[in-house]
Amino acid sequence: MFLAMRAAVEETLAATLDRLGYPTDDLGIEQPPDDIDAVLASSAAFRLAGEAGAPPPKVAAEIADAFDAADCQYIDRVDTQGPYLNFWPSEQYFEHVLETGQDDDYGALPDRETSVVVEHTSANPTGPVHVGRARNPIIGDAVANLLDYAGYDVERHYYVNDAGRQIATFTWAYETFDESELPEPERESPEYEMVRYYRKANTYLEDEADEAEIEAAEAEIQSIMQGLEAGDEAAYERVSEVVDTVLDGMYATLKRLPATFDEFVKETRFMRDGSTDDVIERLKETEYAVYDEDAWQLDLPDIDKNLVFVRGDGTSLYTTRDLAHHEWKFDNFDEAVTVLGEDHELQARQLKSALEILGNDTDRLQTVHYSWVTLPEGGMSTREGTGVDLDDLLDEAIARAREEVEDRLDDRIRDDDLTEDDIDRIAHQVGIGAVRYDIVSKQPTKGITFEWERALDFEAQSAPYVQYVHARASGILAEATDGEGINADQAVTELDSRALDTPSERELLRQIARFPAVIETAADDLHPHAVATYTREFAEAFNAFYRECPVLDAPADKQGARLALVVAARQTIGNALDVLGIEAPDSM
RNA sequence: GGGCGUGUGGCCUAGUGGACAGGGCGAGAGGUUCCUAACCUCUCGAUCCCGGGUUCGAAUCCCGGCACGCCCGCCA
Repeated sequence: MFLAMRAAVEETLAATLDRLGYPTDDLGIEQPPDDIDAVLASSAAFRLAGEAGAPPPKVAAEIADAFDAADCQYIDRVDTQGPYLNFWPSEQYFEHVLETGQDDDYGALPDRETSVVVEHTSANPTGPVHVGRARNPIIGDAVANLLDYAGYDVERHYYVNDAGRQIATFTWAYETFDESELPEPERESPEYEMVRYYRKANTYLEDEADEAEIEAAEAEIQSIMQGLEAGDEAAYERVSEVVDTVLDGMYATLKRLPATFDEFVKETRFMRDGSTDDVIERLKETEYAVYDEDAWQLDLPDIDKNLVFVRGDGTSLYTTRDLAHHEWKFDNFDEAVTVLGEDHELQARQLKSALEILGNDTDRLQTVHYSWVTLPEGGMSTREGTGVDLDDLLDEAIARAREEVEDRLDDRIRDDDLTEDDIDRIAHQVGIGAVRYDIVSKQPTKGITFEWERALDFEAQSAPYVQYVHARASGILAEATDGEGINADQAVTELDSRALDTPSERELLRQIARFPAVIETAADDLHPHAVATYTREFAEAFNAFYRECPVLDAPADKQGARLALVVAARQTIGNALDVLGIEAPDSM
């Protein structure tokens, strides 16, 4: 609705400017400030003042006079305030918002017939998922949801590093050390049990082993890597046992968020199918290839650092395999999005540059970078075992949410008798929602210092604040359905938006109307946090309506329309939360 | 040293060329016989890191600093 209205305004405004003899390249369409109830504004008069030889307000008035609102769908009239043009919506606009806002898929944009693969998380399968990298699955999942809503055909991939040095080392350690040499696992889950071998390998090689022992270990690690490079089945199986076990455990944690994947794509796949070798051969033939100190490197334009693509020992590197991986993505998808930590920034640029050299159109590849979550005392590391495990954070979040629910039980006004299952459900929805919202609502590029109190604040700008809107709307509708005399179907069929004439009702309609446009720009920018900002603004509008407009006790001539408004509002906030990957509780 | 990113009231954060910089936390004062008070209303609080520049107009763009984070491995 908003999108159609905006398109109509753009078209009509352009035609108007053209008729007046002004250039139409800058329409200056923008959102009016909060205290102006217009749906759209334009600041074009500023730029046209010079050309017109008249002050901006005068130009604005001239344009407003010439603008024929009758030509413009959903627009009732245009007026000016100083140099600004304000466009006012027609009743038909609100009527359509009230109608379409009730659709299950409200906010979802038309199919673009474009496939996109969203790769995120892709954490090395070395141990438990910790909070330092928790931004990746949360942002990645939201980006995937967002693109899905925006009309793309989305697949979610986790790229599994099962071929690197770290994994060879891990495999060697798993086969070498006895469990009796290891500390108790922090949890009874495969990745917590397995990471002990990995940590042991690192302390052993760094501090405990003598030179001969290091050499022996090194030889074994080398043989695993060489085996993988040669496509040797036995080497692959040795590594797979470790990788698959750890990955299963990590996935179980990620599912709690929930972050799910359509496919786990293993690096070794691109060694076994020969595509990595193919990339290497093609790179060697380019003008950028240099052979230096036994290694093949790429002297990339615009990047100072050479990209080594074949080691002195003949094995490939992570980025080499990632090149084959990305060509595979280009073969199978129209577009690719990767969510990466800021530490991969240089590597991502090298990858893109090398892909370009290989003849790929890298405009099809976009990356979203995020900064690490750090502790007040510093970074988190799987290898060193420092940091907060995501499982612990989620457990704590759920426990605190449960306390909140139980504390509130006594002074609940509504006698809906929450069962033990309800309390459990709410604790999960709110606890996990709070963690996700805290992360997804911020610009990914900003650094986050993890603090328990801040991450688990259930008040104000948080998931529960937004979820509460959904619960309130659901409560009204539940009451309406089994209450006396109100037919739930009435909500859907009663579309007299004219009855919704108070400022708070109008504002809520305007907020509902914005949602598809929010999806569109957030998807274009790959900015899921823009949707989080929207949910907050939406919640404010809903709460104002809730305070001022009774629904169940509304005058007879308004009740149907208000119920329809509540249905639309509930649908909108539910879908917005869905984009963010946050559950929308029916009660809390 | 070089590259990338970030810098907004005491703290956290939105806003990346246009209408008085929007929220939250915090502090203070109110609000529930009425659909859930995880809510709402009011008050307090900002040299938008600093200095130049572009523009009718800059938190936003450009240049130069400063501070913090990340990267600069034949690791990933």
